Amino acid sequence: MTEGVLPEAGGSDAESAAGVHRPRRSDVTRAAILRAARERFAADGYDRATIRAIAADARIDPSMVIRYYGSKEELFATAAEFDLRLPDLSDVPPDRLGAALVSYFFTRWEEDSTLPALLRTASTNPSAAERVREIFATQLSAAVARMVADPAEAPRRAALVASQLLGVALTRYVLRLPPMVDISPADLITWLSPTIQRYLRAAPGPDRR
Amino acid sequence: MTEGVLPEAGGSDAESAAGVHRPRRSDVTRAAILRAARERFAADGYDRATIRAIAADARIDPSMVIRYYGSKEELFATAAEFDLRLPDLSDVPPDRLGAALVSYFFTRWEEDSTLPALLRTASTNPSAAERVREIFATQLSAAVARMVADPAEAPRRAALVASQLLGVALTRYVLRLPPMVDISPADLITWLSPTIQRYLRAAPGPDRR
DNA sequence: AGCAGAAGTCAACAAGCGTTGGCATATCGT
DNA sequence: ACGATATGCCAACGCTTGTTGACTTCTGCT
Repeated sequence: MTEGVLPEAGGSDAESAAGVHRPRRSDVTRAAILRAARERFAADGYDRATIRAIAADARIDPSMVIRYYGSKEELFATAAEFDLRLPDLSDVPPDRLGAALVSYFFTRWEEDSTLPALLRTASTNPSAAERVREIFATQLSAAVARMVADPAEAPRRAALVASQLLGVALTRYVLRLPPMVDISPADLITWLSPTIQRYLRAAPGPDRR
Repeated sequence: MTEGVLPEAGGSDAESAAGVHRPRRSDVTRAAILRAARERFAADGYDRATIRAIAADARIDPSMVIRYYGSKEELFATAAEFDLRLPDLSDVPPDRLGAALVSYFFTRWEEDSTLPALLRTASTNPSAAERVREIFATQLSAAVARMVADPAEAPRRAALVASQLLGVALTRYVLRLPPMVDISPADLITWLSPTIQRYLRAAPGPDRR
């Protein structure tokens, strides 16, 4: 790589770094690039989000992007770092897990559009899709494993949960289907919670009532 | 546009045309282009699917693609034409609508990958997203309106149905989350049917059992 | 047979892309 | 104050893209 040119290319997190090392003067630029990159990748996807456009948003030269992040692919990898930050739900009574999970995801999405962005990009970019699979496997699947009765069922139940939650993210934030956009978060939570609850806890098969 | 160059640019459907006009000698080529385009758009999305690659698949010159379809955008518009072909479900008893709809969608997806393709592309291409919204509004929403009790609730219920069904298509065919890929269609139908059934018919709010 | 037009090939274009290296400027330790 | 080095801009590269126009080959009609 071109690692040798950079003073410390493998450096840690940039934004508001609690300085393990002394903060560099260029940190604000790095952060500006990353912020612009996140926005562009979110709005346009990997291919249409050009380095030149990202640089223009950050008001610096395109070459700086490469110098600080090595390549477009590496920039994307950094921009697409994403932690679901799933809270500890071990105190939640089992019959409220669905509602807790759904409402958590909503508050998360409304404040941080990285996941919809990742979703948008993952549809066409293989490494972004791989990233989503990673997040699913290491974060969601692990959390779900702590919620279900039979651990062997965890991956399948996690996948079902993901299908509904990502489906909402897709139709609401990416495709923007009008009725899905218009529905209030509260109503949506009311509708979705029983679904997630069933995927997490119910015995397989159609539920009778 | 360049319409004047073409003998009959605004022509009708190409593949196995039940000749309203006399079939042209080039119809097989047109069909080959369209088939290759569908595959490429499906596999790579709009941006990465290049005209050159499509032409190579169809074993013709890239310029032919333009001559027959005008531009990449128009080619995509033609390739992304998609009819859900929702069957008449008026004979299905109301408490089986969910199961009927879910299993229909599965058989549809397994035989024709156009919808996952459209989904992949819609994430980054605005006109593809618009196409999905159209399909939703004119086809799914209309069908759902015939299934629900209160017509005023139809768009909202249709959106919920779409969120779950498209979520499955996304996780299974586009993102390819391993547990979602591995699950058998029969099991998946068993899990999803109650969800769709509830979105179609149930009173809002958490279901008690 | 000869011709009109359709079908297809070829080479090139302008534009945009990611990326690179060279050069100017600013900052900081000494 | 000075040199080292980090930071930034500029111009250019090699490449790929969609698209175009001129040219050749094939086909079917009279």
